[in-house]
Amino acid sequence: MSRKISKQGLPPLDWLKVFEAAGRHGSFTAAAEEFGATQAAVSQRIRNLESWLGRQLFIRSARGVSLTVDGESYLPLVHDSLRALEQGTENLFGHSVRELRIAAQPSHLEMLLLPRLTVFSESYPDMRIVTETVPKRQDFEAADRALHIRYGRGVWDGREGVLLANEVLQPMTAPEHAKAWRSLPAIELRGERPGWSEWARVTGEGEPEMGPVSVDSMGHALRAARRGIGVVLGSRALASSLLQTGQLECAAAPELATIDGYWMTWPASLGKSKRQAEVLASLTAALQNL
Amino acid sequence: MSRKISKQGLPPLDWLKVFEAAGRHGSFTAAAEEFGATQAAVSQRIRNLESWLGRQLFIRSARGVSLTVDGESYLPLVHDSLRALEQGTENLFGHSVRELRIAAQPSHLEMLLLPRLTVFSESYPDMRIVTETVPKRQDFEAADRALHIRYGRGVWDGREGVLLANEVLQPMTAPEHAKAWRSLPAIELRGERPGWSEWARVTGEGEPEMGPVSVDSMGHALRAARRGIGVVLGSRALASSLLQTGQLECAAAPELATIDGYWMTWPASLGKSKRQAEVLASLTAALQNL
DNA sequence: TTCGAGAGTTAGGTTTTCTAATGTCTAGGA
DNA sequence: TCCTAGACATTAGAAAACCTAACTCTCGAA
Repeated sequence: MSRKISKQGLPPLDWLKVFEAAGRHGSFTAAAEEFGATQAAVSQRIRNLESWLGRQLFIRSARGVSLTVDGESYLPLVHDSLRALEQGTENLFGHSVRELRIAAQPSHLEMLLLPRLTVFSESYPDMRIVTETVPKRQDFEAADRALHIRYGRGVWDGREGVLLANEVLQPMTAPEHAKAWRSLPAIELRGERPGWSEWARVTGEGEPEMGPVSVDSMGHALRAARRGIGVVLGSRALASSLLQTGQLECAAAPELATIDGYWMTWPASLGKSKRQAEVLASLTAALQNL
Repeated sequence: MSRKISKQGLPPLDWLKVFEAAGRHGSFTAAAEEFGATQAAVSQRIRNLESWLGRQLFIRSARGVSLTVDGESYLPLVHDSLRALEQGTENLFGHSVRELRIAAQPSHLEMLLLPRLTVFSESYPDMRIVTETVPKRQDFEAADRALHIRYGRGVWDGREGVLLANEVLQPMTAPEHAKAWRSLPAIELRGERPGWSEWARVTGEGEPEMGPVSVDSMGHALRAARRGIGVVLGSRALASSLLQTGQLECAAAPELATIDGYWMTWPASLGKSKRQAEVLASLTAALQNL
């Protein structure tokens, strides 16, 4: 039985895409490359189309293919129609199609997302990334159509998501102080993460002496440590680019693993189409590469 | 992974067909009917499209659907593009697509094909049937792109085909003479079919007395018998419509089955697409209904 | 309150499509 | 002439996409 949905008087339209590309290139192989598929796939679809139309569209030779008279007549029509559709679709929906809105706390955007975005952008060069900073937790709800990157223990409400990395805390300092980190004052970090006393309790280490600095954001804490202000119980995930570039260094001290982590979530409606699923997968891969 | 062949910037075009129909009807159910598919299929394809575009195209309510602003904007573009493609395709290839050329001997066309064509035409109302009479055997070769209906023992050269009916011969007369057929003169039929003597030999019956009439075509022979000129060793297949309408009647006499038969054949290139395969199947079904 | 029409959802079977491997053909060079 | 490289065809089998059947949900009318 044939594919069920096929308008009377029109061949399956996806065959026409292949015809258009093959006609344009004068080569099945080149058309296949344009689609990232094999030459066999193109060959079969062209054959299907010719068979449906009842006419040859290409003349095959050992050196390549050329259009028959019928093919020559058909190509402009197909080309123009597809281009009109493409243009119109782009005008109406281009933004939604090629734009990815990402909401996160400013420091997460800066320390998790931005350093790894180039990897993603290489795969999807014409995809715009639009960030939306989320000062407070509850502001995530207002951005419910965007991707979220946030710290926590699991997936939220009606959204799907993946764990990018678990939170692992370890004392970190500027490189020049890494050896003698015990002599540095500890920087206090207020918030939902375990602090120095929890670290000391779990690892059995002695609690370092607290310094005068207390911040409420891991981003600030890490930057403070980089300047030599003290030792911070830093997040491996958030610090990873600072660590990789040598601006920060882990002290030779035990780490504290937590059950919390950094999650990327999206509305369940996203990711239903394969294209979006691929985009999400690519972004996930980039971000998990800590 | 998504379907491999999908032009950048364009969703799978077959989704657009469904969108166009659903938008035109304002109803998924109606669109489904137009395609001969289920409402679920339409629903899923629309959802895919919306997901690909990243926008809602329809507003769903319990009573039906209506287009969103985005949908309203998109519909004319899609409608016009598809229509242009449809029109252009029809202009260029309409004949090949909706025309079936059938070559056969005149009497086969008349007695096998025409009586059963209505059955086929009901399924494919806008398909033109173009017959080509073939006076001599070798003329089939000239019509090698057409369907052939011919008498013989199997499939020919590079063609595919099906057996429509085996040849079965039986004495036939006009209805008023059926009882007393032995008293009628036999009509001689020259050609490749077994004759009266073969019939007598195989069935063990006595050979009827030969009359003065000798013809070289089963069509002529049957018509002669219908006029009461004599008894003919008639082909069940070719006579079937005459028998059904009571213009001819089988005598109460044994039949002679042969290994020959009526075949429909087509170039192997036909029937490769599902559409053509369906057309062929439908025609075969009509013609086998003897 | 019940009913019916229309749409959503899901699981699972079918059909279509794609790929990998292999075959065929031709042109051009050794 | 023989060989090779490049382009397309063909095939079976795997993978993806698709469709249907069966069910649910919701709304508005009787």
